[in-house]
Amino acid sequence: MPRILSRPFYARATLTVARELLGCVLARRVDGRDTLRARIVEVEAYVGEEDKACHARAGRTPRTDVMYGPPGIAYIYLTYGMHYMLNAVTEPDGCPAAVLIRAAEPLEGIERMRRARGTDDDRLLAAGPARLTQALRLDLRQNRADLRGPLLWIEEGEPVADRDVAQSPRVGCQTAPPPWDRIPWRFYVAESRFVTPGTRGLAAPTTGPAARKTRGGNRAAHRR
DNA sequence: GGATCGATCGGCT
DNA sequence: GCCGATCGATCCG
Repeated sequence: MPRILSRPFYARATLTVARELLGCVLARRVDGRDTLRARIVEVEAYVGEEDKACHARAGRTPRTDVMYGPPGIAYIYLTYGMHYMLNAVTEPDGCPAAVLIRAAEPLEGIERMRRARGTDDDRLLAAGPARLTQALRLDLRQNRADLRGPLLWIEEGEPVADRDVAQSPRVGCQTAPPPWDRIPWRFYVAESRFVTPGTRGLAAPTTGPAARKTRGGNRAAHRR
């Protein structure tokens, strides 16, 4: 039996939780019988009111209230009037922070995910935060759900080695004031083909002439 | 492969 | 009123 991540796992520093969530298995029970499972390959950390890209920058409001509560709870919100995003609340009770689950590799219940997404391209079933919630049939009704089940949970997985993890600035945060627009708090499995398409070029924020070559090289280097 | 654009609405200024 | 922690279609090269 796979072990379900416990509350203390989420109660730690958000960057640590984000990094360690890579390789873990996101699971979802639908229609009271079917189980959907997918391996997490891309996440982002959002940490506190100081983090000007984090929703908690506006303080405690009806929407962000859940981030101020106990860890190990789902924070799901609607964005662009049509897309849902899944986060795992982190840090001890009272600290507003969360990890956005951005992409995953489908493992089980793939046929149901195809139906939910309306596509047969398995690579795109959960490659992006909104695609992921659509594949797993998540919406506002699962906001504040306990991540230890029974509707939604995350299992321990095969750990991802440091050499296989890449970092980059967070996607879609370009309008946040510095340094929050560039801080490399996105973590992903470098060689996975299930990360959000078109976000690989964002690679580590190294600067200078040498970094330029690396950037183009990263894309061709990892293929599968 | 890359750039641009419209969809669509709750939450916050 | 404004604007997103986005996606997919479409156009171009």
